[in-house]
Amino acid sequence: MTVKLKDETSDEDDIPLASTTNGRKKRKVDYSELGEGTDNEAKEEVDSYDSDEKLSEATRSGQKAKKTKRSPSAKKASTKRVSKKPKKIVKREPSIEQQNAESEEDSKELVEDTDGFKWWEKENEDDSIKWTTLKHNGVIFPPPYDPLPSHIKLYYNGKPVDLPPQAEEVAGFFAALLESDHAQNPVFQKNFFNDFLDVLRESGGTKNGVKIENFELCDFSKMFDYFQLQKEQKKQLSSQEKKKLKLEKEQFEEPFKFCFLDGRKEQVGNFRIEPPGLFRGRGAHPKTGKLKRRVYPEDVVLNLDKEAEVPKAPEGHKWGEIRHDSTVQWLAMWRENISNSFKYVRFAANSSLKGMSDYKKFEKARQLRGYIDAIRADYTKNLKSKVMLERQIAVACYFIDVFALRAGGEKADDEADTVGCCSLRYEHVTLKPPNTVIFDFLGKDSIRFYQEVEVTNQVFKNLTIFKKPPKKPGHQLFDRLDPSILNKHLQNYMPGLTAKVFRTYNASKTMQDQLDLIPNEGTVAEKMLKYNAANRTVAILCNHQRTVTKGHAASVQKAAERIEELEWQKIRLKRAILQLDEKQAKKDPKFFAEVKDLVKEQEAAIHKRLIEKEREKYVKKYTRENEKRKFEKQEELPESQLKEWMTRVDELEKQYNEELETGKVQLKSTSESVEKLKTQIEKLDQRIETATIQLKDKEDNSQVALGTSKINYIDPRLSVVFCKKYGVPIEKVFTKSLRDKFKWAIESADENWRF
DNA sequence: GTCCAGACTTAGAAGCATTATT
DNA sequence: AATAATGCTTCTAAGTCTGGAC
Repeated sequence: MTVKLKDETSDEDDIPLASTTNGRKKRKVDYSELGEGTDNEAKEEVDSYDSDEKLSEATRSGQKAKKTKRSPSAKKASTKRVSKKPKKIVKREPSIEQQNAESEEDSKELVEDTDGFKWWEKENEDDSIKWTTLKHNGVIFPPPYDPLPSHIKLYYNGKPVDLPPQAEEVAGFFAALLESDHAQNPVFQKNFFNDFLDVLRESGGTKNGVKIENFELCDFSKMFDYFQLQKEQKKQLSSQEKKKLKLEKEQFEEPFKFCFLDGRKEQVGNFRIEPPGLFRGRGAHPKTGKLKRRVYPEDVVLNLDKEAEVPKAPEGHKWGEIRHDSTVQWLAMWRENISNSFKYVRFAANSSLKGMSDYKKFEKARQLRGYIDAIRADYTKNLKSKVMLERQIAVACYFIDVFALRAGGEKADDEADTVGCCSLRYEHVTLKPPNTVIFDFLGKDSIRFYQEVEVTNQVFKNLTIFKKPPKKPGHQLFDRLDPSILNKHLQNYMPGLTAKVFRTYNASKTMQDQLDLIPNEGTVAEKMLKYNAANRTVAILCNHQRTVTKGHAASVQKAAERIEELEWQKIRLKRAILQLDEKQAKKDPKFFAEVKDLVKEQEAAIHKRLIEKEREKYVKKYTRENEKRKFEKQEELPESQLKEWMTRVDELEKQYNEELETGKVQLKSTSESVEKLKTQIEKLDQRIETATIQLKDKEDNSQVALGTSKINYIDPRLSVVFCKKYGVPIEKVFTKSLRDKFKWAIESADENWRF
């Protein structure tokens, strides 16, 4: 209590600002890169800011000493673990199986046998060695460039350009994207054009002397049209031809789709080398539009076991390197030219290795249950720490835990400017007293994170301090922090704990809580609706968004109109009841209340819409029928037919107009009893309800992507339990590929399993 | 400690297949 | 049967995190 009081009063003035060499260095870099103000000014501010940090220095060195002590023992432990490896049960078991299997050698039986391999029923702690044998057939390369027919060309300033094939290919990459947003993006255009000119120069320039200098004068439309035509032609093929092509493709790909891991047949994920193209960076990526160059076998490293037969490189080529590294789970790798990083060919999501790490991920998150209370208590306490670094860690932990922020590593200038927790800047967090915080920043994939939230008073106070002048836009909010500092801190609580585990933990925990709220009643469809709502809560927590599909607004409107029409129908039927028996109104005034709610103008609008739809329907029917007849060389429908149909609609219109004027409903004679009308109304009510729910669902889902959390964050066993307990077929929650990926969960979780 | 290569998970877009609608 | 809408898969970009070199 006393501590609290003391702390609260002295808060802003005497928190010693812990400084680390890291922090200082980083901040200098940050400040000097600021656009606003002169660099000198900024540096001075830092220095003055840092200068009153005396107390903290001591604290830090104490911490430092502790940490350096820890590390050797950690190293020892890890070496020990490696030497223990051969003892591990899991690694040995499969090799026995494998020997048996290999003696039989008849591979078909082997495949079926190993398909049933249940790794999740075995013990396995050590996973630094991923396999003992690994055999595969290499990778598929994209087909070589096939030049365009000679009459399809790029036009420059109205003139056809004769491009060497290498340059034509690059121009074609752009042409193919002509109607996408990328082609409108100036950065994309510029990067593409530079690389295109490079390739053009390297390949000897245009062959007919046209000098290409200005992007604006390039006309890619003929190339674009040609690609469209090709697509069209592909579509036009008969279904037989399509089937044949598909079969041929599958047969060709078959050997690459699978590999043998410890003698078991496993699926490969991305066995195709990425084709060349234009780099499609997300958001404001400085490199978007650059040419992603073609990958050749010489660029590719294959990874297999020492005895494995090395797959043949494509004709006239050699592999870049053959490696035998059993500590990794990739089959092939190459270096990509956009950011000079690696690309890997890996196992498919349904493979045992991927499954195992997935399982471990969720188990680690479950383990966090045992620590979370202590961690929360601790960061709540540390919000008042005397040491700046500790306060920052506390607030960061709070953000990560409560708002599910990502760790937020530093990014280079040649990447899109996106942030996570540690990389948040001054301008990303707006403070609104007394305790509202507005987050507004671009996160992973340049997806906007916008949230107006209330935080505890102490968090608010701290944020005010973190934003105190001389800090200004462009400066780091957590200037002492980066993910590695944060993660090291977290590892003090629980081995292996890192920032991302909180996302998994909170996602799965949220799902469990939401599922617990669902009553076990109603139809499967109703239960699924609730399951999806639970899923949606998680997706919102993780800020998983998708771009609204282009037809969305229209389809929502259509659905809404549909509902409106059903409502109108209902009211009409109610009127009809009253026409038959006026006394009904007194018997059940509530039931008939809505009859008066329908305004005339509204009704007229509905009439108009229905009539229009009806007309359109007949016109379409007429034209379609005639097209068909033309094609079959039959006599076309006379125009009088259309006229006749239109007269029918005219009559309907007249009827509606009369109804509107007189207020008297004209119904078919078949439904002329109160009872019959009432059942019809009931049915309509049903339809209206389902349509309304569906519409709401559609709207709620329009910007939220449910898939990402289902695939990566929600422990699949939760869904399995839901299905088992509620009698929902698993197919309803998991697609085929997810059922394969989560086979371990489906087979291991029983009704009572809890996250 | 700091830096960064390397390896792995997570992410939305795009493409393709299937189902619903007319 | 054609078309539109939706669902599912594939693709590859963009993160996180580890560990080794200095």
